[in-house]
Amino acid sequence: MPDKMIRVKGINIPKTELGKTKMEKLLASSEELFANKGFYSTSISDICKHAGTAVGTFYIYFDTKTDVYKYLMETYKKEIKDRLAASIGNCQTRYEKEYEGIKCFIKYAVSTPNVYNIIWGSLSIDRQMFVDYYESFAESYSRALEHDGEVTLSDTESVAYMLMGISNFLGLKAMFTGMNEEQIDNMMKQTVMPALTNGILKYDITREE
Amino acid sequence: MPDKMIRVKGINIPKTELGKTKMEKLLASSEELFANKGFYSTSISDICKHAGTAVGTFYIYFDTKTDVYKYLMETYKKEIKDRLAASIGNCQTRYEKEYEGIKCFIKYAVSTPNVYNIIWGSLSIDRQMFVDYYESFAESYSRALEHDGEVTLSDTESVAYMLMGISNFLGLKAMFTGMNEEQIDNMMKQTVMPALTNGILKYDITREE
DNA sequence: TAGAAAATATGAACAATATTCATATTCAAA
DNA sequence: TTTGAATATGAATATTGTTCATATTTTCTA
Repeated sequence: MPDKMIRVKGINIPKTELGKTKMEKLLASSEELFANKGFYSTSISDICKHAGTAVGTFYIYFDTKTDVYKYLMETYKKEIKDRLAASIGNCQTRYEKEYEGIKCFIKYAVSTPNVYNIIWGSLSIDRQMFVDYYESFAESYSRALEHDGEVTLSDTESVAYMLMGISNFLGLKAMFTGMNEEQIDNMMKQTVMPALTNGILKYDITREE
Repeated sequence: MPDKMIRVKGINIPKTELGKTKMEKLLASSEELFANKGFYSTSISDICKHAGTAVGTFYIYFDTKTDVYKYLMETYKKEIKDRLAASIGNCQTRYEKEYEGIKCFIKYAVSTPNVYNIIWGSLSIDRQMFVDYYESFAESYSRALEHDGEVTLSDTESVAYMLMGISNFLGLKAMFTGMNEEQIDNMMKQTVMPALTNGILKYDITREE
């Protein structure tokens, strides 16, 4: 099994050096062009021209255009998982893990704005892929929250979705405004972590206790 | 100006009854087919066949296929705004507004799962449209938070993004699992509102005060 | 109400693009 | 070195977004 190659339906993993080289060039070109022009404005012949191959070569390694997409999504998924695991590797408490984990995600979003295109765009391309992605993410997140304790609420699955929402939308904000590392860190310390420990709103003044 | 017609670049609003009927059929067909087959698997001829018009008719009202998409997105945007405004119309406090507003959004997401396809899918179709959508939403949200007070944190823009993230991802969860109104309400009362007023995590035990 | 002008309808024709395939070349193992 | 498997190639095909010349319907005016 070649290194770095992810096995996905619709993908043919090459068996020779020549094949590996060509496939890697096609993947790199796809990623670059998708990021610049978007998935649907990028044609197969664009990708092949950029990669220096014939159109037929593309179809040796990918059954359809959508399959390159799936492959890239699988790559991002793996990269996010790895980065998150690395970022919280030395943390003891859930508090620290959230601090490092959310920060890590936001930084990743800023440096790889294409993640949103790929992952959220998958809704229109292969709905099941999108659902699987977030359900599996939520499940591990929820399990981790339960395991670590420190969470004040019993419905950890809903909490997992809330935390994913917070990460994803702060990533969006950071991407829109081009926040740098220092700004992200300030936001984490001054706003995000206080919100996670103390909440956002004062109690409803009018409600009975 | 015909009622219910939204003015968007790339759209030709019809001037006769016949025209209005045809355009409405084209819009309804587009919405239904996009929801079932996705934007890119739906061809113009599919839409026209379903609507009972010729292909040329489509191009009288819409300059391009993307323009129908923009029109639908504008429709959802308006509908979300209207529903939110209606749902928080009688609320006095920010606490109540968040309770009603988030619940309203989740219910809308469950009953209209196509919103995510359309709004998040716009990232791959017209990035600026996506950015404008969330930036303008965040701006009004942030202004409202500031105006109402009751928010414990000074960076209301980040708070707005966090709240949008919470709504959107809980909507996702509700959509995935097909939650009913009662389940949504329980989640709001037992998990979401406590999280907003008290937070999610216990303080970091290890950090210095 | 007649008739002209504007609005709308139509589908064949065109252009762009995803995908296929028969043929040629290169690679790797014996 | 030989041979079969793997890979490369680009012309050909099928699908689909878009255009356009022509026909029909609606609206306005005299």
